[in-house]
Amino acid sequence: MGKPPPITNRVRELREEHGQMSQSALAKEIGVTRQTVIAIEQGRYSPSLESAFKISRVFGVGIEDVFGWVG
Amino acid sequence: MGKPPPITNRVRELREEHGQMSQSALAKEIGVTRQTVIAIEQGRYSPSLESAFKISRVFGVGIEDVFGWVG
DNA sequence: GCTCGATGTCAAAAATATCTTACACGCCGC
DNA sequence: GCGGCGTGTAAGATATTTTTGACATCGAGC
Repeated sequence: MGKPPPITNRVRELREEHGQMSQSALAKEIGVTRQTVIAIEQGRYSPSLESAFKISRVFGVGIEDVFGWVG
Repeated sequence: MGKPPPITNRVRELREEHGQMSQSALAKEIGVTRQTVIAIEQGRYSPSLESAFKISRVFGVGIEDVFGWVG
């Protein structure tokens, strides 16, 4: 599986700013697996638009406040 | 292929507002196939975060100005 | 020491997105 | 009529994301 996608994210920071929310807790809140959270945080792949929306909504910010585009 | 995802989009409107840009032209600009553009416009599936970024950048707007979340 | 929670790794399967190709239809200009 | 363009549909193949489950490590607390 190939290349790291040109997408940056601040999921980990936001998680910590949100009262030490754990990966498991975030995963449960957005309805995905802990594996998925780990992979996204590590930039192994970029999430679907749906997951991106859910994540940003959990933190109460916009998508572009969480994910960045290195184009 | 199951259910239509809870994601709305204004790709078609934006395309028309952008000087009658055709599906093919948009597809070429964002580096995907015309099929993909059609499927996204029809809401058959939600694009990847990467495609979403590319699309919104073509139109010079933010992701949330193109895609909406019906959560 | 032991257990627990949080994090990470690995690997395979399932689900979803994307590509390729081909065909069909309506509209417009020639 | 015919050709080109824009749009839509369909099927199969490939790629990517997501899930599942098992196991390893580290730090804190008992």
